[in-house]
Amino acid sequence: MADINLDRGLGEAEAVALVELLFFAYRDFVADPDHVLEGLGFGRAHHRVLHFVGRDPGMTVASLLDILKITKQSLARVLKELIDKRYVFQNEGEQDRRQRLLHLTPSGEALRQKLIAPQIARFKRAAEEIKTEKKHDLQSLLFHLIDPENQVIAEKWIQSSNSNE
Amino acid sequence: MADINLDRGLGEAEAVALVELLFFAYRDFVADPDHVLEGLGFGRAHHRVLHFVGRDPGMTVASLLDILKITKQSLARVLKELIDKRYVFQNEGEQDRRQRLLHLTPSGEALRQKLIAPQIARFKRAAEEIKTEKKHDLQSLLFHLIDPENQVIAEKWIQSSNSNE
DNA sequence: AAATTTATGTCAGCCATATTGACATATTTT
DNA sequence: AAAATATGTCAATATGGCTGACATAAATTT
Repeated sequence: MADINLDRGLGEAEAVALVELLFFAYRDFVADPDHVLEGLGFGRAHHRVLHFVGRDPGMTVASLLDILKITKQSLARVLKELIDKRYVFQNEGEQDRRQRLLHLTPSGEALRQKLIAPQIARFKRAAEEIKTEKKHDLQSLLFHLIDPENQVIAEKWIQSSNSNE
Repeated sequence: MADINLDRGLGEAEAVALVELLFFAYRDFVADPDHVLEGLGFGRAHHRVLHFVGRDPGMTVASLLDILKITKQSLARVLKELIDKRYVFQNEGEQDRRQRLLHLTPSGEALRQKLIAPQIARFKRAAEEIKTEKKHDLQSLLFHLIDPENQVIAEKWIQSSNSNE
């Protein structure tokens, strides 16, 4: 398990740095699956549906809406496309036949794995990096979640954040 | 400084949990400034411009595009609105008079601070939480970045992630 | 049995944020 | 003088959200 030592609390400058690092890290983090989705004519919304349905097969449309926190109408188009292209299928609820329980087809599950794989790899890579560097702070972890080619840019911002503010 | 212990590396299930936690955490993390921006008729794009210009006053349009990784045309509208509403102003570069160097007005800087404040507070709060809970792992930190009312939902997913996969 | 609520789907239209391609202007560099 | 650079702008398009309104089927309540 990844242990964090925050006994000294978080300083203002450090918090600012974390805010910025999270921006850079998250952007690259979602870029991985985005590239895969592009070729399929899908977007992030499709990814999220695939992910959560895959992690809880048989979930209802309502609970999916609850987790995604989007409206029914926003989900409708995305879900329709995933069903049309046979990544997701629905079946009637046994107890409640109004429900359309959501499941992934085998190709849906395969796509889900393909999408999350680079994100898992990114976390593992970052963990390895800070391990070898022996810089076991939260900033370093977020920093190594960033694409190497973007780390240079990010570094400049973070440095000034730690000193200036 | 926030230290992390990852000597045992990251397991598959743990990495999956982190991926999901990051999704939930980031969503709530950006929701804070979003609420402030709403009332001003601004969006996230405006926030990012305010933030980076505020952190590097006098930056060029080109370097802003570089950091945001959006196109000139995408930036154009956002920047125009911020300039029209007097949150940002430009001045001619001294060495290179083609450049329109970017700066925040006092109200721009005030807005920037107002937008980042809840994000800083969120990190500090999360740090305090894991400190008092004495659960110094990365998962816990991300978990506490999530809005308390959403932590319940997130918890279910993460638990099954740690056991099932 | 009838009325209401719930789970889902769908239509039409709107908005914010991004995209690409083309082109204009001023300024600097070659 | 020509080319490259920094910026701005126009038009058209795509995506992913949104709201409001309405429809259907099934479950629940009265």
